[in-house]
Amino acid sequence: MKTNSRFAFAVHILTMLAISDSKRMPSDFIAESAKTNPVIIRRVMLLLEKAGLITSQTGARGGAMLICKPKDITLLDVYNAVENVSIFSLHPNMPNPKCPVGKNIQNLLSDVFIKAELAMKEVLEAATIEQIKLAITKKT
Amino acid sequence: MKTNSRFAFAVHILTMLAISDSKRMPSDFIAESAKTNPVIIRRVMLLLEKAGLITSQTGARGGAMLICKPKDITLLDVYNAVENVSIFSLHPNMPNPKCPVGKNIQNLLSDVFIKAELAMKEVLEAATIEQIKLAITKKT
DNA sequence: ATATTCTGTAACAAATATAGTTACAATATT
DNA sequence: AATATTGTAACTATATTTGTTACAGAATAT
Repeated sequence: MKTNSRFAFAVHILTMLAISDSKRMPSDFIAESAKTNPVIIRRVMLLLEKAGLITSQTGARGGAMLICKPKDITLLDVYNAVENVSIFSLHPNMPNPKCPVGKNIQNLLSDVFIKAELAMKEVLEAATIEQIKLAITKKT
Repeated sequence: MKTNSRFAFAVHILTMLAISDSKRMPSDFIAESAKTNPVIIRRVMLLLEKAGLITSQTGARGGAMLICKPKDITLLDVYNAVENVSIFSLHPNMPNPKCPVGKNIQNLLSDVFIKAELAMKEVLEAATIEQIKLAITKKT
């Protein structure tokens, strides 16, 4: 499985915006903290904007800002904003329906996949951007 | 995220071997059921062999066979056999330690990642190859 | 013995995903 | 008018996945 860093980037962005509060923050600044290219940050910001989590503005003193309160943003919201495929995959080609296993395996697998992914998402749902923000600001 | 089908293939293979019981089954036969190339099946079989789940034999009347009983093989065993990376990724580059967020975010993310992945694995651990085998054989 | 049936493995191709880079038009503020 | 910033396109490099062909070596069958 080749995973990506979008979720980590997204949480990073939202945490910085939560700390910045009502002051807009540009992608360059976040990119320096996340040690990546500003365009990468902007691409993730677009997904967060689509999901209704942030708003961006072009021009001087522009940048991104949270729309909702940090305590109302769960990590599941963030995950759903940046990831839209299941963590499990079925067969690339439909198995042979003439074989009893081939005929039934995908339904049986899907049952387990859905339950397992749900369990994972429940953990993400229990964590919020506020919690992460507080864990950081309380340290300093 | 680019997922793979190895886990689905692995469960498919083990289920067929569970049904075949003590009779060895060649990769060609399984490949026909899974609608893929025999080499793909053999590659997954190698992983299952390394994990101590099956044994293979070359030559005529060769093929693969289960080592343990289907009820002793959990889907977590299978998952661990074919997948060895986390479903989540941290930043590609270490974030800036001069930024409070950059300094702490990876530890905080890791905590959540570990818990979420564990929850998913607990679901996999509750399912066995025997259950899947029975769900199929009882149908026919 | 010889032929047959398998695995194990290498080498390669094609498709897709990811992260990163440069560049620039459009937009908003100073 | 100058400056800062997003949105977006085009491109590169790298890695992963699946699939393919090919073949040596091993085990069985005849």
